[in-house]
This record gives sequence, structure tokens and C-alpha cells, in this order.
Amino acid sequence: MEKKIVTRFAPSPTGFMHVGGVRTALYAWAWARKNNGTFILRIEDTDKAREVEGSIPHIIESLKWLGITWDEGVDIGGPNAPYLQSERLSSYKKYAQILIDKGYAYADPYSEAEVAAFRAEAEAEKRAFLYRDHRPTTTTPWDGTTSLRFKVPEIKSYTWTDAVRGELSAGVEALDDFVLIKSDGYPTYNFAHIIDDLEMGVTHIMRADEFIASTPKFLSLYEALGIVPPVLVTLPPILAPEGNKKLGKRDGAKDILEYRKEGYLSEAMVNFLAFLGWNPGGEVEIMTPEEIVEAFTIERIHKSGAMLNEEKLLWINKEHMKRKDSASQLEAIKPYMSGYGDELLMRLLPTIIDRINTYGELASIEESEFRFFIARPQTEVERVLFKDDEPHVALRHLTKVKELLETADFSSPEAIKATIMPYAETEGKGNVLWPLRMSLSGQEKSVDPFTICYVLGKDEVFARIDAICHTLRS
RNA sequence: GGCCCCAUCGUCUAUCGGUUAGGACACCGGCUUUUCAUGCCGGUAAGCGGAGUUCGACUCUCCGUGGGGUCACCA
Repeated sequence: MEKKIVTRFAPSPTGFMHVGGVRTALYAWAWARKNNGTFILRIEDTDKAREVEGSIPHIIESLKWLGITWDEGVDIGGPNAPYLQSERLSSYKKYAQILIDKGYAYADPYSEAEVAAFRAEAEAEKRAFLYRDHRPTTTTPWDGTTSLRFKVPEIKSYTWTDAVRGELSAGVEALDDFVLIKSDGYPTYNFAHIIDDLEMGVTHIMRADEFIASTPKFLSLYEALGIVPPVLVTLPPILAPEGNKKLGKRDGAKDILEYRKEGYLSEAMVNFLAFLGWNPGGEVEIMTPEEIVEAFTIERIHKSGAMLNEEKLLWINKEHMKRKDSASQLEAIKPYMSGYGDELLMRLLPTIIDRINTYGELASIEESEFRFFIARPQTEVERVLFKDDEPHVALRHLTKVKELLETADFSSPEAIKATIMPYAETEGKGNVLWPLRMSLSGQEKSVDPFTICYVLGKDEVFARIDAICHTLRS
């Protein structure tokens, strides 16, 4: 029997989640789900100085919005609880002691200022900084008041296999005595994640490519502890829309919940993020989260980075909107369309969906584009219609159109169109359809007159035509 | 600067030695719509450079070049 797949997403609570973090979570989640495995949400809160109040609930809400669910985690517990690193200090101490006993860890005799000076020196000489160049010859027992450093057992170059990148390697410069436990008693990421992944049985580690450089350190630690490392899955970077730098918060990476606020669909967001670094291989671009999980494979994760393209996101969102059934479209639109009845909105729905990329856009166009459905501005109707130097022509057409509409089928814009067009074709479309739309909407630019008739309904259409005919006669 | 990673249209990508290098976004044009939007049809646009391997390279190897990452008591 195959080993059960266990993946995790382990963010630090230092603020909101942006697309980079969410994409990592998404891939780890998809891989676990695809294999009926376990997905864990762990919080890496070992840097108390950078911690931002409220981050954890925010992270949880972000993941939940996207439909990324976990089997074990901070909020729900699980067999490997706790899932908050600050509550797992005893584990780190245990393994730290093992390393000390093996002679693979020692108390750092230098102050932070001294280490900083070493680093400045290396930088000035354009050299990579290596702490082990300053490794003390004699060590005192670690009493917990200083940091505890890993003593790399063997300085060598590493070659390892990455599930995405294939064979990777690094020179000996990548190997150094790094801090295991900080002087404040908390472990570093470098140490903690290895212990947690071991204790939680994690089989696959998904993370972005900035960790390639530190992989030899991890490998050395795995060896020192006699651990078989999990499968390493390196994700490609997400690049900022302009320039070629990696997308980060300071390059305008948005809070993922900002997209929700803007009216994006979560499944569109998942679709977009999934394709930013992965591709199923065919020509299908619109997929549901379920389809993505089904199609997801590590082999098809890309090596090279991709730029964030919000225009594509907009298009993906529109495609997902169009695929929704009308009932859920209606529910999504309602908050933006107060004052419109459900029945009216249902008829208006196709017109609205055609014109927007996100539901959120309705917040800005509601007043201008769909206003005529509530009340047409009478003075505007007259101003335009009477500009025509032959109002009796308009009157003749409206009278005829009204006659046609008496027997028209109002069940769809197409049906109405089929009724009116034969007449319009013989009389000149512009001459006929123009006064019709003006009399109904009072707007020069709006949807086609057939849709207007359909949306307004028979009674309202007749009332409006009658009113304008009356004015034209007098 | 050391170490490392990456490289197909403007952007996201398909191709896993033999293709007129395909699709999508964006852009441009046409049709439909009296206008807008949608929809449909069409168009512009790509293998970073140089060696090598091979009957044959976008695809494999090497060297350049370019971009990125990393060199924390941050993750």
C-alpha cells in the first residue's frame, strides 16, 4: 500500500495573504485532495516581532473563501496538535537536545552586533557571508540565553532531486551554521519546519523557489537527525505585472480578500491562480476547482515564473460568471441592484452579465446603464424625438409597432425581435427602431429595443409608447 | 561579488527530436446589433545568441547573454 500523501500550508501570521501565498496553499491542497491525502494548516509564528494581530483569522477566512479546506489545523486541531509553532516549543527543544548530544549544535558565543560586523565585512569584500568561518573553537554549554546554532556535520556540496526542477545542486557556500533556536527561545523557520513536517508526517513540501538556496542547509540537518526528507516541490515565482521582479507586498500584491471585495468569484480566482504556474496541457482554460484537483499533477508545475495578469483574471471571472445558473447570478447581483424586483432582475440578468466582468462593477454602472428600467427621463425623450423634423413619421412607425406588439410573444427578446424586424426591414431599421427605443428608454445609448421591451414587460411598453404618441400628436 | 534557478508571440502557455510552432488574454479588422456590450469570423505577433550531438533540433549538451533568487537570531 502506498504511503498516504500529507501536505501542508504553513504561513507566518505577518499580515494578509496575497496571491503568492494562496497559490502555494492551493497547490498543496490540490495535491492532497487529488490523492485522498491529508492537508494541514500550520501557523509558523516564531517571529514574535513581525507578527501582526488578526492575521490568523484573516488567513483562515481567505482560504475558506477559496474553498481550500484542511483536515488538520490551528482552528480544528487534529492528531498532531498543536498546529501553532509557538505551542510546540517542547518538540523543538527535544530535537535541539538530540543535536547537542550528537555534537551538531552549539551555543553561539557572539552577540548580534558581532555577527553583524562579520556580515558587513563579508559584504564589503563582496563575499558571501558564512558564519562557519567564525565558528568558535571552544564552546560552552547552551544555557538558553544565547542562540543555538547548528554545526554542519560535513561541509560538502549537495545534489538533490526536486519534483519539479529535477536535479538541483549547490556549492559549499550554501552550507552554513544556521540558528536553530533564537535567543528569545523560539526556533527559526529553518529548524521548526523540519521538526514539524517530521512529526506531522508531511510527505510533500510545496514552496516557492526562494528556498532553493537554503535547501542544502535543510538537507544537512535532515542527515544530522537521520531523517529521510519529504519530496521537495519547488513552485515557480509569480512576477509583478510590470518589470520582472518577484511579486511581493511592496510591489502591490493585493490582499486576496480584496478580490472578493471587488466582486470576483472564488472559483475564478482558484482557476486563475492554478494556471499561474501550472497547466493541464490541453487547450481548456476555464476549469472548476473540482476539475483542477482532478487534473492536477506535480509533473505539470512549471519551472519558470509567470507575471500576474489581471486582465486575464477579469476574463476568467467573466467566463465563470457566464457559467453560473441564473439563480445564483441573481443572488450575486441583488446586493448591487437594490430597488429592482426579482422578476425584473431575472429578465435583466443576461443583459447585465454580458456587460460586466465582475459583479463588483455593478457598483459603478448601476446608475447610468440600467437606470432607464426604473424611470425614463421624459424631457430627454421629447428633446430627442422632436429634434426630428418629421415627428409624424415617428408617430406612424410607433403606431405600427404598437400594433405588431399587440400579438407579440414577450417571452424573450428574440421573439419580440422576430415580430418587429419584418416591418423594420421594409421601412428602414433606423427610422423604426430609433423612435421605438427612444420612446421606451429615453436614452440614445442603451441595449437594443427588443431587450428593453422584454425587460419592461408588455404593459409598461404600451404605457410608454402611448405616452409618447400622445405627445407627438399634440 | 559568491552560489543557485530560469529562458516559445506584449502577457499566460501547448510542444516531451520530424508541426505551415497550436491555443488563450490583450490589440487590430469584419459580420451581427440604428449605438454600446455580448456573440461569431479573421488578422498582427514567438523559439535570446553561438557552438556541438543528430539524417533532422524550440526540444538534448556546452559556452555566452539576459532576467530572477539567495548569502538574517524573516519566513
